[in-house]
Amino acid sequence: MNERQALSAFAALGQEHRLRVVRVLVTAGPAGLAAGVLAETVGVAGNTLSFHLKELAHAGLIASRREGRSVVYSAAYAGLSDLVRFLMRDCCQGHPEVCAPAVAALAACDCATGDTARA
Amino acid sequence: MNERQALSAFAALGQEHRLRVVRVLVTAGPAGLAAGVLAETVGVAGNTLSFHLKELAHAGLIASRREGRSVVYSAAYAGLSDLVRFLMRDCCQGHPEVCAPAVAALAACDCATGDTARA
DNA sequence: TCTACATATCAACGATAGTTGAAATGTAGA
DNA sequence: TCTACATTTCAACTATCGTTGATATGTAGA
Repeated sequence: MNERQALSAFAALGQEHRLRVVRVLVTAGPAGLAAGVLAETVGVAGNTLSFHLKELAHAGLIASRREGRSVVYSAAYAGLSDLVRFLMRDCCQGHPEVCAPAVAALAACDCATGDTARA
Repeated sequence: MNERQALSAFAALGQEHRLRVVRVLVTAGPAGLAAGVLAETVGVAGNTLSFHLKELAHAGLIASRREGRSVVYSAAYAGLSDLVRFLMRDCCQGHPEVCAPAVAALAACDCATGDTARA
């Protein structure tokens, strides 16, 4: 991930409705949610949400697929992970002050106690 | 960190000059850089930079202190760390797909190989 | 105190982002 | 094919953001 991509990702997350969409989709898991359900959950008009979904997709934070007459959106876990890595990368150039607490937080979270953390 | 704080942090990072300021300050370490040096490094007019620095400080991503007649800015490592934790928190509620690569990235970075990673 | 330097504040402008309503596109079933 | 449903696209409007120039504040040295 380069600076330009990170920039669009941060800008995408720096908007109330978009941040909420991402958080809802992340917790929804790979199954995702239909655009209509998302609009109702987030509390935004369909056409407005469509605008934001397009921006999030362009930033590489969410993905979409058609299912019947619905379009189902889901979190792009790889994109989110890349963003985290980008945010952490520089700190490692001699200054572990950022990473240390983040590592501690990961150690305390469920997903870091499983096999995935040892990969 | 709540949603509102995360929102302002992401919005702050979603701007070219501000993202560059944060990256420069993070690599500069706790010593930080004077506002004038920052302006020259980032390539922004002093008054414009002042506006952005204020926004970054308000978002809790940087800190400032006066040194003589200069104002020295430095990265707020705690704030950045909180943001990373916020971004990762939800994914851990049953879906380790985001954390797994991030953990792997941390394992590969210098700061995770030291004592801090075992805390 | 006076001067020079460093930074911050303010008002005003242009550019961009977010919302809205109407219309278009695409899909499934009768 | 026709109709109903789900989503997207488009144009227009308003609000907010980022920049600029001028001015104010604060600090150090003569």
